[in-house]
Amino acid sequence: MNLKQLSELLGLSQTTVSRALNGYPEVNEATRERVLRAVKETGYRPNKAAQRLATGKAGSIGLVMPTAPGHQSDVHFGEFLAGLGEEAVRHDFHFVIMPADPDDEVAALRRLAISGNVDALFVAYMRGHDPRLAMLKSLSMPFVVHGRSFGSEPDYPYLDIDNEAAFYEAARLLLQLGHTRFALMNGPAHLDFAIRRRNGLIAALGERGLELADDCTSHTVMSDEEGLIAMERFLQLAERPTAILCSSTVLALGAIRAVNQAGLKLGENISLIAHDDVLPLLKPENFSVPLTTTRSSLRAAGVRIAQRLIGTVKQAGPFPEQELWKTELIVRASTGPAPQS
Amino acid sequence: MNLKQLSELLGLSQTTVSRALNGYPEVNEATRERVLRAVKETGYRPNKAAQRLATGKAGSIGLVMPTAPGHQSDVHFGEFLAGLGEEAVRHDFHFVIMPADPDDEVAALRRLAISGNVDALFVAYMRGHDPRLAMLKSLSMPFVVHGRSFGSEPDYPYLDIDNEAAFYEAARLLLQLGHTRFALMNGPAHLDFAIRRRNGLIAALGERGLELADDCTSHTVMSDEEGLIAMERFLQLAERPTAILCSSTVLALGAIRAVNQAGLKLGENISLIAHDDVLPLLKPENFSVPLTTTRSSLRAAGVRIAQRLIGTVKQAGPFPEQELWKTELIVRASTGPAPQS
DNA sequence: AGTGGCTTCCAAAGCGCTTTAAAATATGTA
DNA sequence: TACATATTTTAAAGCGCTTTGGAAGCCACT
Repeated sequence: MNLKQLSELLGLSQTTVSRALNGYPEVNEATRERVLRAVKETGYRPNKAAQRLATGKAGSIGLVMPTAPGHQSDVHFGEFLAGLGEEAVRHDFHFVIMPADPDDEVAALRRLAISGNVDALFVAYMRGHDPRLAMLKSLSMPFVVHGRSFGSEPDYPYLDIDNEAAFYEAARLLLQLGHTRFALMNGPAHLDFAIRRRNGLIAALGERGLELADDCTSHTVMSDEEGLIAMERFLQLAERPTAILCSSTVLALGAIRAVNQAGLKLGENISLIAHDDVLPLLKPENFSVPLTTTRSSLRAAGVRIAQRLIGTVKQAGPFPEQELWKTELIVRASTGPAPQS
Repeated sequence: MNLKQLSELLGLSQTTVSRALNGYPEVNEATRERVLRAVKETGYRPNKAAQRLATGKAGSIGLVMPTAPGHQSDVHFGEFLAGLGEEAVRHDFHFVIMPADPDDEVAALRRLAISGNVDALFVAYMRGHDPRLAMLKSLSMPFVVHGRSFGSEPDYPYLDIDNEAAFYEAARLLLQLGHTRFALMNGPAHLDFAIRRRNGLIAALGERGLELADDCTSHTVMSDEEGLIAMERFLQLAERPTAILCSSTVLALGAIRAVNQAGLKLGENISLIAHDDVLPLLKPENFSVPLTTTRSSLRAAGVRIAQRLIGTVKQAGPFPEQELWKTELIVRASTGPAPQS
């Protein structure tokens, strides 16, 4: 059943039927009712491909999912997607997910954009000086970035959390507790959030005349294994750090294993603050020693970004172009006064 | 740049250019080269919507993502998706993800199918007597089910692991170790895998004249909280179970917290075997007491299902309709002889 | 020269929808 | 009643691609 058949059945033109369905005003209310009833009876559904071809709109937002045989899947990604989905389902939008090699994200994004399959783009895993920004701007397709790109003019639509402030505040707390030897377990060095969190920590240390040593910094994929390895390395240093800032509760998971294996007590011998993306699987309050965290819900960010994206496509009022969310610093048991040594 | 412009530029007809691009034989090799070169230079990309309208093929596979404001995102889903993606990227396929309320999956699936946005469907979270099967069969669109539907004729294409055998074998091991009081921490009772795993356990117990008590069975969402709660309940029973079968390492995470809090030792006072979906985040060997598990990679299943789905769409040879993977029983430290009481 | 068979190319007809421009009909006003 | 103005409907032109059904050109063979 297509539009032509339906209109013949009704003795109307395709135009009128199409208009009746799409809520145009220039159609008699009685006719509209008649059309709607016929649609119900026949189970007619407009062909999306044709609709898309005619309008250029697809009712979908596109995103690139980094993946590769060796590439370990990222809980953060899933959680964020859940947020996007929660909002999308309210507006009958869907996603087009383009899987792509992590080294090929620019090209994948371009392919996705020109595929004509999506109305808007969502972009994550931002890097410093991210090359995708220039491409996105040249595209004339709405997009929202999750995060920012350090070193680029912040003139693009984004939603980010204040990573610098988060780790600055976290470091301040630890400084107040008397800690002087800090370590940082961070995400991959090229990623924007990693750069900013590091800067936040360095700024706080700088105010006290302290520095962040290179051998007290690790930049890795945020898996628990890497957390374990990094922490083991820190613990073997002559001047062992007593205060750890950690970019994810996933990293913290491994880090804490290392702490336990070394026979140390979290919150006593060693203090740790992790950033908490509010992953359902990894609640900081459920750790054997509940974790002090900087918190911001990844899922909430997903919801908000979907709102902005869909709103823009539907031209539903203006949205703020740039949003910077504050994180919350939540003190639990993994932080304590610096040990006397 | 569209086909018309490109063909004018080349002084060829649209037909010839289209054929040159799609590898049809009736075009001179020299002309084809010329076309290909022009494509490179101009950066021409065929409009997908038009292609789809003309061919009816979309180059994408559809799936429903259960989501709702309260609905906690599922690590298993993300991991599986990564597997699908890994394969899809090899064939330039993408996904169309339709977010849907978990109670609305049938309707969502139908919407997705008739949307014309997808060539094939992937279906998961199978239930006993799943109503989606009948709908899928009536659809004349290729699909593959992950899991099976207990109580339905197994005449649909699926990939499943042998859940019954997995828990049967796991229970046998614990029986051999002398355990007699068993408990089961399972997924939601209506889901197929939960039904089968329970059956596997009951079968093994039955052979020894044992039964699975109702108060030693929990069916919950597979979160660590629920694991904690269930285990706490088990531990308060007068006849405390000493052998636990657990449907996910996520549940085990919470369960083990309860065990620790009760001052019990895993592998001594209480033995536990969990099913391991090989989540990167939750490696059983990294638990403080490494976990004995039944193992089967969710991600590998994703890859395989994508293969079958894409292969079918591309008509690339026949695939087995039904596949049942064996799980591996891997013994680590969380299982030990039944305590003498 | 005429015929048949290849190879290579093309014009044009869709695919199913939206939308423009115009026609038909209804309504209001002098 | 006649005319201008609203309201409602329509025919037809796309959107950008694939594919059908020829046609043109070329060759070899009678």
